[in-house]
Amino acid sequence: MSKVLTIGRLAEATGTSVETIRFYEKSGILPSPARTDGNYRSYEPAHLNRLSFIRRARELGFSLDQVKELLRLSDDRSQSCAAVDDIAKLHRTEVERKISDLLSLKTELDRIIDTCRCGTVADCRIIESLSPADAARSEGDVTA
Amino acid sequence: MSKVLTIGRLAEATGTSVETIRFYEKSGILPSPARTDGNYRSYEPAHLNRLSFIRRARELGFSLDQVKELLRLSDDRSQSCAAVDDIAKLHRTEVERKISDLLSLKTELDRIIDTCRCGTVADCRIIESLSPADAARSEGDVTA
DNA sequence: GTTAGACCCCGTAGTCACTATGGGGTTGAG
DNA sequence: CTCAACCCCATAGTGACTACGGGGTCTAAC
Repeated sequence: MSKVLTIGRLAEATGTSVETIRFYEKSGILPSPARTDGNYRSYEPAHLNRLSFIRRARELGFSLDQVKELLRLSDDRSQSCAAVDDIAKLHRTEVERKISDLLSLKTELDRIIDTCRCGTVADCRIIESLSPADAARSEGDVTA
Repeated sequence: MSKVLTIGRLAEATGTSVETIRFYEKSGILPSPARTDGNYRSYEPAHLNRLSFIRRARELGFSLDQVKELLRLSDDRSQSCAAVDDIAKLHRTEVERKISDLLSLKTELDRIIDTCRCGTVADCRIIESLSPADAARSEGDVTA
């Protein structure tokens, strides 16, 4: 019968903070548990499973809305999992786009960092790379 | 004499929204411009340069605090640009970490998506990958 | 002269997924 | 009985904007 958990134990078991668990409850993604006489939350194993699912999906970068939808779909186990597949693939596409954005970003950072001789700011290639190409110095430089 | 810009023209010239420009002003990163009789903001070329700098740095993923610091450093053009270099390199390190995180993420997403035969949710490998390994189904599954 | 539309003003609230703060109540060990 | 460790709740803060609502101004046509 000692299967019920306090919020602190649930937090520890799932690597979640207590505040985050309360936040999930308020967000409607984790159901409100029963309360003890002292008004403490009292969690069942089902809560542990659900919270583990949420944390795992969050680790994989799914948004809370996506997690909600995944949970809703997983509740009806007879349904086709095509919708699940759609969410996962959409997320993968987003991840791929982010990777490619960050890779070009890194290329550019490499470029501006490597060309800098690290003299004075006046000659700094990094600052130069950030400054507008046609900045009319006579009109005032980047300093407004 | 027609070098002063309304906020709308400045927005257009820099690919920034009007709201964002006002937000930058309130954040103290873009100086408050003079006002016209009708209380409209009236921007000089120096503002255009500074805003271009900010947008370019933001495109490269620097935080607004980092941009503030870069601007402060770029104001004293006789200083060593070592501090600029530090900010840029720190940022590059963060970008590299993000890329590597996202790459492992993608590997895992590929794995769970590819193994899914897309039958019913009960057999869905994606849902399974998200569910706790030792979930006792008899205790209630992921549904709380 | 006035009216329509485009532009501008300001303050506030909303986004996402938490995190932090503050002020209190409960529980269990010594 | 007291003390620490735990729990409760509500509210505000994070970053970098974006959206909204309710108003004022400017310009050009009628």
